Amino acid sequence: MGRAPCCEKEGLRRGAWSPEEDQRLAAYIRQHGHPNWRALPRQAGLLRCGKSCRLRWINYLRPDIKRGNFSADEEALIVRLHCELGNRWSAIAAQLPGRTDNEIKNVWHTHIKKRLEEDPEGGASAGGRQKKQKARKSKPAAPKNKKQAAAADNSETFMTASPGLSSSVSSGVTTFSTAAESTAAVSSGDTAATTSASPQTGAAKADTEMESFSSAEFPPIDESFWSSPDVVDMGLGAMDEELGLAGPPSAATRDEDMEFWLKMLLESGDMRDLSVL
DNA sequence: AAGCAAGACAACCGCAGGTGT
DNA sequence: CACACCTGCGGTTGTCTTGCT
Repeated sequence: MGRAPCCEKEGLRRGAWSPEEDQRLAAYIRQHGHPNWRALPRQAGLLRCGKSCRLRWINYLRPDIKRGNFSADEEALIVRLHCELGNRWSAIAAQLPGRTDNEIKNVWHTHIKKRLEEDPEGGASAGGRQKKQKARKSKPAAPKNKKQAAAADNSETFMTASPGLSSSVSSGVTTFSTAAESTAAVSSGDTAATTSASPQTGAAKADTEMESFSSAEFPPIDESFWSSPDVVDMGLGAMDEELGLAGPPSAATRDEDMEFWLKMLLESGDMRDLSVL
């Protein structure tokens, strides 16, 4: 038999996600985890294919996603890792806490690659940004379209409707070096709305908006979340029983991996070399 | 003010590898 | 061992925003 289609095309929504869909997906995963992407949309009542749901969650809704501009260090690390790993974006992303492969891929193609082509020797320097890009980044964000504006409006509702989402659903990737970064990650439960509202300048905007989120609104991520009995109680247990599957894996290993590699790079002096870029 | 070109990023598509039966 | 299914990955596209003319 041939490969099964990724999804039943008929009747499934495509394109941009609505705030309602985001909310539904996030709420479902918060409650049940994602033991089966293929079955998830049906169980969550979403007219999307599992692939789409997975992508949305991983690249957008996951609470540990770090939004905002890539720092010079991050860009340098990307350059370095790209030299070593090539276009293995997922592997590169694994070394960058809170960054997704898709995001890194986009950044590579839109920023870094061009910069390296223009200035191979000093490509990764933060000061090497193109004029136009710099100007754009400084510009206040505006919703891309009505839907995204709605997403922004809905963001509050979203978070209210999903209390504890940002603090509860965490893969545990919390290797943040600063409180601001941590806050960014914690508040990224609102990422969907924030970036939907201003995906292009979400970086700059996020920096400022993140600060406006109080820790009371978005309590810090508890890395022990996934292993806590509460998680099982809130649905994973039932799901496990039903499907015979384990809950979301702990990210501790991934976290340790990242720290390990970052440490290795730093100790090997690679990062020093990169600082020149 | 309008049109155009380029930038930016979310999302889709198809393939490959892994896993269960 | 073969098959079927699922997940993850990388490439690519679509569309909106922004800056320039």
